[in-house]
Amino acid sequence: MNRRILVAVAWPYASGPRHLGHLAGAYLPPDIFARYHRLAGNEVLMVSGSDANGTPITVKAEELGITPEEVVNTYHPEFLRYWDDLGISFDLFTTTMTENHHKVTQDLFMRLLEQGYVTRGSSEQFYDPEAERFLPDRYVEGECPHCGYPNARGDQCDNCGRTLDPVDLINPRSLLSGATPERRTTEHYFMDLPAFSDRLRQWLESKTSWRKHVRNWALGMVEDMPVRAITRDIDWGVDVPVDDLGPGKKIYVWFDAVIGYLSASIEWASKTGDPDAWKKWWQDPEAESYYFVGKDNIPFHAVIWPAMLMGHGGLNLPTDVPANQYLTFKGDKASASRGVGRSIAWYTERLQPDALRYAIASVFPEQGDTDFSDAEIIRRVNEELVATWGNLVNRVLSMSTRNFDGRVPEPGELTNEDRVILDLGPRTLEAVADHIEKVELRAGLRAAMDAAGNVNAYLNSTEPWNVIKDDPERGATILWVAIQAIASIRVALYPYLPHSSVTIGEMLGTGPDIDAWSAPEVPGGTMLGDVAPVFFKLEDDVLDD
RNA sequence: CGCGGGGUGGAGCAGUCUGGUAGCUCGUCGGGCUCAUAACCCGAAGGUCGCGGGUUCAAAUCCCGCCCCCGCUACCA
Repeated sequence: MNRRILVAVAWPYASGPRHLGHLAGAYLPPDIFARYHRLAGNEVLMVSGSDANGTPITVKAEELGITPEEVVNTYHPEFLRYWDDLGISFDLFTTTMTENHHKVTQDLFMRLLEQGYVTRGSSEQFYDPEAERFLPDRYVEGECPHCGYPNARGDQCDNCGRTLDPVDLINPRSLLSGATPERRTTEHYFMDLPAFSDRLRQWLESKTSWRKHVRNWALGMVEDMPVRAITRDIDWGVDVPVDDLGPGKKIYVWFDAVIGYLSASIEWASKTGDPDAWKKWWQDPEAESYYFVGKDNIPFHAVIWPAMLMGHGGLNLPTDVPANQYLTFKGDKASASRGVGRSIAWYTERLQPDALRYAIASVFPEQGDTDFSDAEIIRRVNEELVATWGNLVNRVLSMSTRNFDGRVPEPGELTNEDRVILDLGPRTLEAVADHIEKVELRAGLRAAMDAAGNVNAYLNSTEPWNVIKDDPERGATILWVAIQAIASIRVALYPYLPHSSVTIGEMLGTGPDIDAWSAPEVPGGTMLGDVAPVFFKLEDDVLDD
């Protein structure tokens, strides 16, 4: 009955602040999923870390005139602050700079090499004769062959948006030295992805419950897979564990980043004092694994990483890759690479953590891109979270405190209407669980909020504030029923709103923690805590600069 | 060019696989209530479901063509 669930979270590049788009795409969903499963009694391991390698990091380092390591050491702590502020409950959030990660990556590389899935080959690339090194595409600039824009990068022209091959640039020059680069042959290692085509196709076809865009996209990709280079001419990254390539070569980021899930699990295990503990999530075929990523990461998690795992053997393939699409802001992708949107920290400084969690979770882009705005955040918080849920808690507990001596009233005889609301708790928990199991997180939140609406309707219909005046016992029963419902809805909302769950637990007198995914009972006579509004209503201008 | 996703009342979304009175949250308008954070509840108006054609007794849903948006294809997560 007790399941083991690996919650694998996309590794953010430590090249700059992260934004609400990242939060909605990859970081908040796994936390909700993990919190639910822990309460449901399952053993969850949730890992991720800062991706320290890759071109974005080295580019940033050169821009700032510092080392890549210093770049990572700037942003990694910032990421940790996001998780802390928002309550993203990682078991471990590490980095790819650890000795452990380098070793695990090299081991996997060697294993694939021995199996013949990694092979040596050569390709032609630009070489800077002054800097004496090969140049990544984006280190070459020149005139765009399509539109004539003079500062087109090797991979893409920023003016006309066309994709380029650096060798097509007119008058190319090296960004490092300004020298004219020359074409030279360079040796690299390649991953034989086509060798896995059939197995991948078969495996993907069996995944009928995956999101449509994830499965179809991956299946399409499997049809025509290249042999991909997995090493690069750079000097920052994981060393190639065989030295016959010569100096200046590293394993490239797309290969080592996905290995992070495994290396982080191993690091976590060794920190707990049971170095083999990771195997329960990776080697037991009964264990499940969910990879939470943005849609641009689908190829790596639904195709390339599974191929690497197949090549290695003995490790579990992903159970699901519930990739989200993009949260857009007035049509702009909320992405660091385009420089739009604000950092997560900017928002956490201005909003209660659960308010932000609520607003984001209610618009998770699970099916298609979803447009979002500051006005929408304020609206969601004020009109839904505060008005429906916060107010329900407040109105019921205020009435109880005032009329029943600060205690949960004792119930009398129950009407049918009462029983419907009492039954609402278990039914809501079941409905929310059902949605979360299928990673329909937005629908799960909706189901919980609908229950809160039902309790509000129940109160309007039963009017305890009037009934109390001439039939206190009946009034007590109504409030007791409402309190039971609130206690259950609090559990149902816990994965989404863990911070306010603590506050509400204290108000209910049942304590800050929740033990299980089940409807609790709050006995009559329980001492209520101090009652105060749980969520603040937001002013129209809180998110203005 | 190719591949994947999307185009549903004012806003944001579900429904499309398994055709059969178009649903949710919010907004708007009207009403009720007054315990509660001007919060809560009820009702109404508002949509030729991107466009054109086809199949069918019946299409948002299936088929064909086209248009628009996003992503990937590319060392930008």
